[in-house]
Amino acid sequence: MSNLKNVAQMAGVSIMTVSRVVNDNGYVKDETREKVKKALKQLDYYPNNLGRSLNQNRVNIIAVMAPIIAPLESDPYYTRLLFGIETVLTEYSNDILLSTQRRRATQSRAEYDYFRPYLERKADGVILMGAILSPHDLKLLEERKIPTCVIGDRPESPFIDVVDTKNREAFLVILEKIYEKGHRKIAFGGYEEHNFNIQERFLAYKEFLKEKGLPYRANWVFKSPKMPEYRKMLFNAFRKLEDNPSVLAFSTDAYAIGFMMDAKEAGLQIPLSVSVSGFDGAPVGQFIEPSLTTMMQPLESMGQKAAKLILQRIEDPTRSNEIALFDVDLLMGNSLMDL
Amino acid sequence: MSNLKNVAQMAGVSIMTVSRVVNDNGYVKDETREKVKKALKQLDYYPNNLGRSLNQNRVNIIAVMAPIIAPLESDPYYTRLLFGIETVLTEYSNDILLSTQRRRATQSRAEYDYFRPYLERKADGVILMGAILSPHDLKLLEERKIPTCVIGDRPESPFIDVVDTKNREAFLVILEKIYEKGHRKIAFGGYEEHNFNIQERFLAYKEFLKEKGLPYRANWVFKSPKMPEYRKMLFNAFRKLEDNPSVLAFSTDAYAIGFMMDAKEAGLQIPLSVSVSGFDGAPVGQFIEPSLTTMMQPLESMGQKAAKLILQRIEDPTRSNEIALFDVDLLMGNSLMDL
DNA sequence: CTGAAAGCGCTAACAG
DNA sequence: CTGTTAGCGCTTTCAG
Repeated sequence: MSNLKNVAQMAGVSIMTVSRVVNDNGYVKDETREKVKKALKQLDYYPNNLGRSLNQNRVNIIAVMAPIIAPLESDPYYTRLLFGIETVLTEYSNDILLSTQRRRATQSRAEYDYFRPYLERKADGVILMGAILSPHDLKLLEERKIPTCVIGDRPESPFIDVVDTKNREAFLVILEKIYEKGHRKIAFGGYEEHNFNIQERFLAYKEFLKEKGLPYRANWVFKSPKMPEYRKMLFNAFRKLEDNPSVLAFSTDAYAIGFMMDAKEAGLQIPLSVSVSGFDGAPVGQFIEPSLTTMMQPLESMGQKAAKLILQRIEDPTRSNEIALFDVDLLMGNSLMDL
Repeated sequence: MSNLKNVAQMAGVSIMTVSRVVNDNGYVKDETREKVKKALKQLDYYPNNLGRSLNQNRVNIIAVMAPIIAPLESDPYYTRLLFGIETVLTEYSNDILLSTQRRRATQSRAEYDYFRPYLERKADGVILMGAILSPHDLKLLEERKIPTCVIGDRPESPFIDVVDTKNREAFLVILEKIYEKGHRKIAFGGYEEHNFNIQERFLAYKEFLKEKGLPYRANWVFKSPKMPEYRKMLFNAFRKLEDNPSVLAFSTDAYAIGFMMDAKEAGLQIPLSVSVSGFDGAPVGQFIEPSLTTMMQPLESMGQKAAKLILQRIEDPTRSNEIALFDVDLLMGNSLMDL
């Protein structure tokens, strides 16, 4: 592997001159530059990032943390975000270190895991997808001024940039559409306690019921303790009901589609027996029969925004934070019936 | 950010002693060790990989190259591989640098792009998914002994480890099933010239026809110049046929599903009008109606194997290469009809 | 316009 | 058992 020294020797100059040519800064005589360029080419020189990074304290790598990679498979939520992130980072010559929070359980310093790539200087900043930050995480992040951007949660910290969806507004939109179609017995599916997005959607649901003068019924709120392992529990709870809702408004497409598959297996017709709506805009929703009525999140744009924010924050770790909230479009499918 | 020096000062020892404690090698008196550990904790020390890497020439990062990230979305082929890769790399404390070959077009040193992360010392080795290596790439890789593992292609080099599917055997299996169902007019869909896997499947198709004494018909081989943009061309070519096949055996699920969507839009019933089979085992194939008959690739295991191979090769860049070929299972759906 | 010196954080090799 | 020295490849700073 050739380095500055080799090139410098071959060109008969000092390593500083070569460095200047490589980075195209400082003054170098044209003649010298040509000599150096020739040597660079001949030795097929590639700058070694390690040396550079060590004294610039910048590695040009951004860590992207996903809960685990498995869900990428059935639910491309993270993948689509990643695609947006990648577009922008590539443009600015940064690479992606894709990581999961899996080690958390096995390491002694449990809480630090979100930031491990940064702390080890493998990354200049962190984009967190689907993370739940503990107070301890927040403290660490603020103390060390770790450049952080969170997608899909709203941590309370003046140093964290946030990219998220206008959950409340969007969920009201789809509920309004459901109402418009004549539905009055509206259930909520896919409740989760610790997921900020789902909580917001759930609040919108309750708000909507109140606004329309519809009763809130606790047994019309369906959760599954752990997706996808216990998915069937949700369906079973639904089947046990005596007074059935006419529509299930799910918190995410993943829940909606899971329910539809269970229903199909059980011989329950959708939307004839019960209508269904989702939230996310996963492509698979348009493949299935009936196609899913859902809210389409602009995940690519959201990923792009996150990448831009993290790069800005790395430039200036103390600038005040930005909270970028995105609009969501209604995507009509056949899973929602006129009553 | 604390470093060895800080810790050493606080503990009243030399940085070497601290280094020994951190890496748990060499002899350190218990008493001293305790002192150091206390200081480490108090300063919340994290080893800086840059310093370490610079003199060990090892960064504990593996680059994973995908063609682009976009296809991850509709076709989780790469995502599932990635999941397998991640499992193993995490186990061995390596991180993933996820990259695309996109820069290739925009850089002057076009051919080097697969290896850029390695050449810049951002990674210790490279796993290539969906890559097509030019002779120039091969030369570079051999000269520089770049640890490389290729998934889904069979480059001719004694230094490259390969993970792939037994395409021929697998495609014969699905063709045999098609034959068993009574089909004799069998077409091949989703032909691509430069894709090794598809070529192998296509060869198996021709071999099968010959073996069964069925005629090969060039207009029963359908390709689409560029997926997904020109997907419709494939469907249109099919519609224009006078003598229709009874079944389309597609080279990949992506092609099969694309065709099925076009068919649905055009009001063509599947499998009534024509049966369809795929290859890959994409989850979405089981969501759609009719569900897709296909071959299930063990992508997770393949990813795991690739990760193990690359780690081994980094240990010993000159060891002879391994070609790991995986079996594929038949997955019966409703897209294939009895005749 | 070019070069010499120092140092980023760490570890290998050697000395005590 | 512990410390000193040198150096990984690069850039920043300062001197010429």
